[in-house]
Amino acid sequence: MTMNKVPTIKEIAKQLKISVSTVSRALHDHPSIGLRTKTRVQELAKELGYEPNQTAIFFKQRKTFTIGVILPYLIEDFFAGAISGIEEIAMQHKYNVLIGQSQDNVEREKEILTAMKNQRVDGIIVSLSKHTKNLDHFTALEKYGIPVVFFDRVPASNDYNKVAFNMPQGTHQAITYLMEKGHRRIGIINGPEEMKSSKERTDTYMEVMQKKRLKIDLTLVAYCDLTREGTAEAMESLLSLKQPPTAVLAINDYVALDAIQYCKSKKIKNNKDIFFVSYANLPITNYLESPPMASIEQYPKKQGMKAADILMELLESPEDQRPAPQNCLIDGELVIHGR
Amino acid sequence: MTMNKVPTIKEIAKQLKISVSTVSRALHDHPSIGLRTKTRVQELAKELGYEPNQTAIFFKQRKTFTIGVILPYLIEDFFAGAISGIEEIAMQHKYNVLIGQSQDNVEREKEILTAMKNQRVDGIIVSLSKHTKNLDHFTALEKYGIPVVFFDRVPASNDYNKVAFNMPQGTHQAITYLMEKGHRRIGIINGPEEMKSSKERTDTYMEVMQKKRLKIDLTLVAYCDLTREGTAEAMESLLSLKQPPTAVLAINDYVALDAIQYCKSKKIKNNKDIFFVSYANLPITNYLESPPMASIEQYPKKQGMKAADILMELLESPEDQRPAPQNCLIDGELVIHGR
DNA sequence: CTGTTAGCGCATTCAT
DNA sequence: ATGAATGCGCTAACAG
Repeated sequence: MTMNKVPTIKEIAKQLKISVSTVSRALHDHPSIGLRTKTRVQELAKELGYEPNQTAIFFKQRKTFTIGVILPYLIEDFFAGAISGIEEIAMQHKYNVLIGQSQDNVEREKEILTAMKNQRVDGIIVSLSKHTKNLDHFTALEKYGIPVVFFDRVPASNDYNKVAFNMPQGTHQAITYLMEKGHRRIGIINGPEEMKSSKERTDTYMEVMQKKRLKIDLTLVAYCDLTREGTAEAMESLLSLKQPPTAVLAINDYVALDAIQYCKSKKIKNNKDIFFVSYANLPITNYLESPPMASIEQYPKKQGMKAADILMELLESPEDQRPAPQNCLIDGELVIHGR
Repeated sequence: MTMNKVPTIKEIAKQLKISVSTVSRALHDHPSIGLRTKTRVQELAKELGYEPNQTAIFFKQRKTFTIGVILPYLIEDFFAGAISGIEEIAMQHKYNVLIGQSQDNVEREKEILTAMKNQRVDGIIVSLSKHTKNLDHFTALEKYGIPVVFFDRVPASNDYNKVAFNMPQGTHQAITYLMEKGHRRIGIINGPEEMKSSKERTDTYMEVMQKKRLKIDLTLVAYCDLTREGTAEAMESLLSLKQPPTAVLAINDYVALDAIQYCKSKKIKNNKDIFFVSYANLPITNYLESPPMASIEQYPKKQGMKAADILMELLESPEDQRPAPQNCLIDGELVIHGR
């Protein structure tokens, strides 16, 4: 470690026998500084390899040009896509990105939030932990003037800025597509019943059925814990109905694949005896012999970018008069998997 | 925005009519503070919802408890796994994580690095951009006493801290396995020729062949740009040899899958006419009708955790006497895909 | 055009 | 056991 002393404006001022404020202004191209001194300062700065100490600037300016992102798991495809989009937008606006994984643990979520607040991040983007009910720790941020944008796992209230997948639209597309293919008994495999998306999916399903004047059979709606075994159980319950479904809408591609494997073990052929549509549109489906017949792309990166856009807008408007909460839905797109 | 004034120790001092230093000490449980005042301070602090302003502390202490992570793309499975492991270790040690994607662009890499340096991150973990040759921008960090740990895409020199996949070990396992299965003509599909891993893979391949006293045929070594089309071309070149390979070792699962699809289009059956082994062991292989016969798990999360461990060790030892550079190789594991 | 001064919030050294 | 004073590096209001 060579560890030469890191140069400061004070050092430059001393060497040039001028004041620190002149140096500061010269470095910022302030109009009131003479060309002569300005160049002298800038040259010495370069020579010494001067770089401003941002921690001092953050402290003084009460602005850190940093946003915090809290989400359950960085490793999940959806969140990895989202964070990638967030970072891209943030960097365009010269903002830094601080990350934290809640691991679906409310306590961890709070800890991370506190750390970010104390670090005075300028804003926060969150996808809530699965078990977060109470939002007090987020509303407490108002006192610090730190705006929050929720995405994907968002609170129900419209009083918050939020970006989420348009479940009614996506689900509507999926069901309509299956109807067009002639299916009348359509099963659902949701995630856990507590998940907001489960309810949304079911509600939309019922609406569509109602509009088409088809009778609604709630035994066609199953729930699973997203594990392989849980999915098998859900699928089993659907298959054991007196009138089993001819098609199934599954919460995501992995669940669909597990369900398909379960069917196979029961000698029920995918895309022949039964059909699947799921959400996510993972790239892997292109390599499968027998994929879900279609999958709804949810554009994770786009969701992240949109959340970051909203936050940037908030940060760029004067704090005392920020735009009203935005509630943004990102449309899905049904991608048919070529035979 | 309610935006009440954010409480500081000065505020507490004023209300209690004591000095700021007493408040500071009371908050830190300093032994020299009387029990009476200590509790008075702590109670008022809680009542006001006091939280220390970390930007001030960072500035004063010249320590930010923040590490920077720079990698090409957050969205790639490997890096998503790595960052997840890094965050986990960092959080255990109460460190924050700042991220940046170089997008394999050297200029972006430098920009991010400068921003992180100026923010005085305590240390940095990097996976180099594909085109980074010159490491000057990293060695410049020494002046600031900021240690660096490289991972995955690491420099050749052993003078740096680095963590990488044990290519010789993993490749040795793969080739040996194929040999045991009776293969003698084994093809390789590398990534681009500039990639260090391509050379390593080829070198190991040649070593093993030599040891087994098999003649080395360099026409069996192909390169691809990792796209679907590039992979098809590489596979085509291997298949058009007078003596085509009976097995192929591919740089990763996706390339193997593309190669398998190409073979299929030429009526060459995977796991019958030809066999594949690749690197990564993506979960999807469990859902494939016809997967590579085996894949080498590279433990991305473990690599990230190890890199973070090394960095934490560096940060916890006194700056003037840090341990010598560590060069750590993470062993792979050949996972056989059950028929 | 340039210098002087103050202060951001906190930890800390030196008094008392 | 407590207070006063200092300074981290920088910006900016004010004064010339």
